[in-house]
Amino acid sequence: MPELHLTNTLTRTKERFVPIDPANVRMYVCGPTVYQRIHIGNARPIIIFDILFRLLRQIYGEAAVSYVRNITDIDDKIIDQAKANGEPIEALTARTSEAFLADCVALGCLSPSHQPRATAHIEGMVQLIGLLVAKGHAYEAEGHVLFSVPSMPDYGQLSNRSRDEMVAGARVEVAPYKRDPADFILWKPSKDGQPGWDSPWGRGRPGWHIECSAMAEALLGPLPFDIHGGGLDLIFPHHENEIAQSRGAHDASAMARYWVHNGFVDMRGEKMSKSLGNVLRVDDALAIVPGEAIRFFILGAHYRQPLDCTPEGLREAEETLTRFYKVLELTGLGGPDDDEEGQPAAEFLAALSDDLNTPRAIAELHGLATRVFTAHIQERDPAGARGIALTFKASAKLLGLLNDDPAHWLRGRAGVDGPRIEALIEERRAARAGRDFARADAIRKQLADEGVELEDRKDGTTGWVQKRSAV
RNA sequence: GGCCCGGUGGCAGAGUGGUCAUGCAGAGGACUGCAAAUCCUUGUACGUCGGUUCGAUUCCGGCCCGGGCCUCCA
Repeated sequence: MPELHLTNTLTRTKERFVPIDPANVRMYVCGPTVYQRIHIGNARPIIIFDILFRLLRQIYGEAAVSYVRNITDIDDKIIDQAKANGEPIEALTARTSEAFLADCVALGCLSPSHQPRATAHIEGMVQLIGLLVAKGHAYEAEGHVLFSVPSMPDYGQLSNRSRDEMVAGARVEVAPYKRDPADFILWKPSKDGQPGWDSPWGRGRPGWHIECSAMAEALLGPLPFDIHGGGLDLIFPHHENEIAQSRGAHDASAMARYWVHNGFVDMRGEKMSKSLGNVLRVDDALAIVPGEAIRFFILGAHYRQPLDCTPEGLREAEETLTRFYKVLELTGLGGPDDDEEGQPAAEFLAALSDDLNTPRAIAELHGLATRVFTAHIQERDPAGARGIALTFKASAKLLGLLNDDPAHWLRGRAGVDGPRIEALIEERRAARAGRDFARADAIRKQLADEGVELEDRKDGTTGWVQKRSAV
């Protein structure tokens, strides 16, 4: 196995990844706050860290990797959304959580080792806050408990900003109960009608950030753990504050060793975000292309780069996957009876291990696909082609791709009327037999416009393939 | 204002101090009734101005343009 390298936000450099304990590699990734369905931008870290999870399992063994991705089901946005919907909070979070998990499955993601819910970890948060108060890193004020940023002189290392810079750039009014403008809320009082839990500071609820500190240590154990991931926009304040809380409570020098952040998905050059309203929801995208195409599209750019989301891009991803499924069908792989497992190609692993360079890994996939076609069709060497295809399949699987049955992907997707296509093929066959090529070509053209490719074989039969979804 | 990214051929998108990304689209060829699929071939690409260097798209600096964080956000 090649050495894994990751870009560490903490040091702003690409570093060799060395786990604290190779027998227990630990990763925490910030999951969604469940008040709405997720969009393509939210899907990016879900997919990227699923790839990293798979790669770590490949390197260290499946049993040696713990991956925690939380669901935050208590937050003011949730309270507001439930109110706007006129439904109980529990109904909203249950429905949205379920939809989130369904989206993850549709995108081909493995289940993380643990998917904790914040509301199941309130006790841990209260304990953590208690420790922070006891150690002088937090104080109570007007029913709130706040983290004292000046109590931690080296606060701001992850986002590379000093407390003074933060305060100078602040664009929000400072709450009067804060001792320092940079202080942030750990616990806040709940009014009647708002969800709340009893605590030493009265009935209240956690502030944003503390849930991740609590869930990470509850499920991953002593600090530091190996990898903490999430979107670029979480660096500040969320991850910076998680670090402050976790380090402060445990006098630890670090919360996690490697901080990995993905770039944004853009819409016409601007960040896709709910506040801008320029979002493409995953469930809406799924109505246009299969989930695997969304996944492949996202892997088409390096995870740290911005990625512009366009319908054309999703289409191209889908058509490329069609080419890949042809490789499997040609070599008899990927079907229900296929239990042959190959090993990922060395070059492919090298690309993936180099800071998850998925575009380079995909380029390797294209190279392997071409070699399969050449061996099978040009060189008439099915056995050789199959051998390469096994490597191809194993490589693609590491990216979480090609999970469908080729026959289903190529001819069984929604919106395709197989019998009608077969009938048109038969009509075309008859036309060709009668040398009515104009009619034969018209049929081919018509189907091509619908995204259906015809392939005339040597033996006189004609096959067909659904290149893209019929929408 | 502070901090941080990025500007690569028609498009998408890697990468590198001096021979190759890759894909889509385009052109030519093999194959074909013609095609399609598949394969082969093909394109004076690296924002701009300087500097370092034998040599820079790649390193350094200025500038222009775009984006992000500093407030909820993946």
